[in-house]
Amino acid sequence: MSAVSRVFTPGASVSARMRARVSAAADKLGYMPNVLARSLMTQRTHLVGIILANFNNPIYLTVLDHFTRTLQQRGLRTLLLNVSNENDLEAMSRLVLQYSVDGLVVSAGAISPFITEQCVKRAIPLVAFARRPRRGQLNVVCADNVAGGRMAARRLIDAGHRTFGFLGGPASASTSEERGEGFRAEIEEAGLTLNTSAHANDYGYEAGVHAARQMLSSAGCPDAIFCASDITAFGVLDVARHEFGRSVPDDLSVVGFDDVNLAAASSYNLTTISQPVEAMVTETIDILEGQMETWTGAWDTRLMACTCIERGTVRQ
Amino acid sequence: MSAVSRVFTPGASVSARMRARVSAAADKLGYMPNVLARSLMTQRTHLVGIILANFNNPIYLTVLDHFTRTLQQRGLRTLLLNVSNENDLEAMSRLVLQYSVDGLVVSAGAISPFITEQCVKRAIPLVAFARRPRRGQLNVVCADNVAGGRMAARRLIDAGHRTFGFLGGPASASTSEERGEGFRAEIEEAGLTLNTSAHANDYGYEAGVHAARQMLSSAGCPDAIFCASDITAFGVLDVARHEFGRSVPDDLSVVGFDDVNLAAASSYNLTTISQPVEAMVTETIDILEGQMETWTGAWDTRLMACTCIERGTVRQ
DNA sequence: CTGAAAGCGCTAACAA
DNA sequence: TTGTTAGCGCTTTCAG
Repeated sequence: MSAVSRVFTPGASVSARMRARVSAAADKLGYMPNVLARSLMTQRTHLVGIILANFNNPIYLTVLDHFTRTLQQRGLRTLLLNVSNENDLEAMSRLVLQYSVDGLVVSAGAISPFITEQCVKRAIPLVAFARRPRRGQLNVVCADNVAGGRMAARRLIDAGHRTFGFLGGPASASTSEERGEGFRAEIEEAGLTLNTSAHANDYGYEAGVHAARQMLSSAGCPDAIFCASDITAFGVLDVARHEFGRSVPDDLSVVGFDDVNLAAASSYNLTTISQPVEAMVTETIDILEGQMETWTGAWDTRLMACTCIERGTVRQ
Repeated sequence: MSAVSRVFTPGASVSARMRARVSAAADKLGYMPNVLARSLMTQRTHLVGIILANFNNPIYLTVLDHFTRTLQQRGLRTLLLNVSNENDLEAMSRLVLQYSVDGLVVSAGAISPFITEQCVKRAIPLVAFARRPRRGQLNVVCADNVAGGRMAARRLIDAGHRTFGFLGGPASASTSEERGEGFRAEIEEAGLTLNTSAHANDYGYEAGVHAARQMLSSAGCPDAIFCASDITAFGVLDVARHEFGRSVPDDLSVVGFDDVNLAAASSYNLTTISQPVEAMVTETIDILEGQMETWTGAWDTRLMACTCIERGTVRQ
């Protein structure tokens, strides 16, 4: 019945009488149009796939909050995929493509050529979120991690530190790598050297604990540590204070990354580099929406500026 | 072309030759079946809607982790909806119903009759997760919060405490209410009394900070506090130690709820009541799957046991 | 403004 | 085992 369709299509021409009759019937029967059937004709599902790998870093709950909220405001729905345990990013993308999503955001390890090719072929806008794939036909929205690493270094250098340690996340993560890179660059340009550098298996608390034990009991033990994640930094702080009796920031300065909610808690009161999460999400969705309309044939890369949140774990 | 359909349908009868031919063509063309079109015929979308309200409590990232992972393992997909800011649970359910999900889990405030009715009418299995609606035609999977509250009280009574405070989450949350109820019941049955009781606006850190300031500076200041959330408990611990110079657990005992990751961090080392999140998720999905197959006409309610995680914030 | 008819990509029932 | 036909619930022409 096309009359029904018109009533449920904003901006279609229906008489008031017809609209009333149909609405009444729909209400009575509890009728609701089936958007999936509709999508067959319109070629728009209003579904956006989000492929996520980090279900252990609380910052990603904030990320999801912003994503779902913003997508909803724009009439889009979130299809959430988890690739944290397995290595099957490709299998997941297969799944999501079968649902013919209108857009796809990937925040997970290696984004394979398979995904990018499929997306190009099907004209599905794809953005890598908080990751920076080496090369590829896709959009990128990412914090400027190199600059963030530099900010951390600058802050510590200005505080008068001369021995530095970097504690990264998983070696595979481009984010961690870039933060470390920027950190080292700024230090070396100041004529100083990065003394220790370590990688944790993940961005978690325990990883920080382990690494801190190593670092603090080693010979060239640094008096300034930059962690690629707040949670890891918490582990470092706890070990330094409770196991090594170090007083922060007097004996040791620590800088984190992300500005997680609890970073402001007085037990940690962590000085940290904050990513503009909300802006990153908005940017991502803007790109997605723009390319859903008209595909101009180019891919965007947006590096978003971080800010240094001054709190109490750096001296001076 | 039904031959194609058969190739992509597990357990259909196709000759090896045909399968090979079709697969080859599919590979070459990058063809993938459109599951949405398929769902029109099969009446199964393999979509499960999750309506969430708590994007500020990190325990829900764990919840989402388990949900997405387990659903994926069973060939189901997650449609995630956020109702944290607005009061439009009903609007959200409308949306999700239009996508004709195969199942729906709601972990958000008041579950309206509208949702339950619609789900019954459409034979969509519905489960309230970590909420306990007063009445309604739906399944419920929830931690046994009353028992959890009792455990907290028992632990504190055994430690010799005689003045108690309860710090709940938002007054509207059934979970918080039940935890407080169990806490009070156990205390009163021991012939003691619950001295102070307060409600925070949310389950966050700041809420704990505010409430703790009130509670600790009041006349009948308790020496044992039970918080309905770990994050709130962190706020209480920080205020007690850093602002009131109280030593925990010597001057004050604190028990939390959830066993969030950081509860084990040495800065907090929080004694807390843990919900069996993974089991709750599995249970939820089991119910969903069971009722997707055959609907026996009854609704389940599963109250899952909590455990007390002993750490360092209760004396003795 | 409204109805009839065709078709989106797929599966289900039936013949061959 | 395979091809044919109809139809899932909707939108979109195109006449009226």
